Amino acid sequence: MNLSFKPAAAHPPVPARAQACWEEGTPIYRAGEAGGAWRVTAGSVRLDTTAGTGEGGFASLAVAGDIIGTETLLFGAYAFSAAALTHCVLVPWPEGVAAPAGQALLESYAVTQRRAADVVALRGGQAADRVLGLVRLLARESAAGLQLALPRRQDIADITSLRLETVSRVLKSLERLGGLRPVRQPGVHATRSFAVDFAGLAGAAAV
Amino acid sequence: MNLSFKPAAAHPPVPARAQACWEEGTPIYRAGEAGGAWRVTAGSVRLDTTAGTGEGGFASLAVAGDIIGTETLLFGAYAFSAAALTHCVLVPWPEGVAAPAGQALLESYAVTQRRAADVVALRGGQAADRVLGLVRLLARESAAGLQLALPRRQDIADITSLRLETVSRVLKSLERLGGLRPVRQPGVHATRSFAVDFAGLAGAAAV
DNA sequence: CGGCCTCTTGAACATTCTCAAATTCGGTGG
DNA sequence: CCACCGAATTTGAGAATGTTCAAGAGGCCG
Repeated sequence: MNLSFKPAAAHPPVPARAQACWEEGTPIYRAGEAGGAWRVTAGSVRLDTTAGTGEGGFASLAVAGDIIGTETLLFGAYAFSAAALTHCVLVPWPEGVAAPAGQALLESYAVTQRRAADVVALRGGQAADRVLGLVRLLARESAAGLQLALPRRQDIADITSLRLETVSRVLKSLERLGGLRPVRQPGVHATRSFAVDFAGLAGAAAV
Repeated sequence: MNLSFKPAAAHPPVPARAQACWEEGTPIYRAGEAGGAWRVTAGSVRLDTTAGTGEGGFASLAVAGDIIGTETLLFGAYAFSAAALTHCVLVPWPEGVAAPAGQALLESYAVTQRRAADVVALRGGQAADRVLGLVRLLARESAAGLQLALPRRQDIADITSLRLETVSRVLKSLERLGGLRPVRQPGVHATRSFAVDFAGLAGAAAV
């Protein structure tokens, strides 16, 4: 396992805790393993029904703020496998001692259901709309406007139930239409970091 | 609203309670309304993000045993709309007084996540496999073997992200290959009640 | 520089969609 | 019981979208 512990993250002032980072594409945990729940602080995570990292078992998606692995509170083991879609940071959950267990659990439950509905929506309609939907889910505000860290093409394909080639065509087309602009980020593959122009995206969606 | 109250159900000996039945196709509740959670005792329910009954907003599916509307425990109002896919029976949840709230909630959470993964799987792959997947989810044991109460073709189409015509073709093909045999049920449309032959279905899947 | 992985692109092909029409089912009224 | 109506389903043929297979280009890291 290549998880690296850091006392504190770069941008958000997170208190020093048992926080862990994963590089893009690496497994976080596997179905059946013992472990606890996590909150995704940054990045995005895919959940799979099968033990393996990829293939046909895509089940759900978690983005910054989402909580994963709550089934361990019931079973003591993970029901799904998790893998990093992008560089991501996780902290154990529940955090601290303050949160009333029931309330926090209900909140997580509600977010999970909403996210599941998002994922379902990502798998219907035209190819361009699906990819665009994922872009909207993953785009995040920053000082320099909307930043986007995309997963690999194959992961996008698994999420949207498209083929990697189709995803590539759609993204390249969005880029040509001006909705996405490649941005170089140290340590991130050149094809996965973009600045998002929502006006451009809307135009692209209309086409 | 055409909900009819019954003191007790036919087959399962459910204790007399505020149990309610809905006919196929009727709305159960709408997003934004106040209300409580329910356990689906029999039949199947669709959840939609949009307020309306149908169209593009399909979000999730609930079958017998599943719990819906838990978000009301947090928000006091429904986050999704629910409609009956088949004739269905619901009882308020949590039931009784015995169940430890936290534990019961965790169980519902786990089931919901699993079901969401099922739904995601229903929206990927070939048309025949998607419909077959839904058939497997909805088929239920009975004295006379596996019985199946299907939703309307349009609902199946919404769930699987196919078109109603495609669903019709797949089901007719399964029927011709012997995987499904129409069974007349009083009060159920002739095209929606089947006996399932899993061997036949497996054969059909292979074709 | 070279190897490896990921992404892009092209062209033929398959599946599914679309549109349109017939058919069946369930219920109603004569 | 039969004719009729509206809703749901079935079926057909052509068009569109996405897939498949194959090659090549680009990026990352030693």
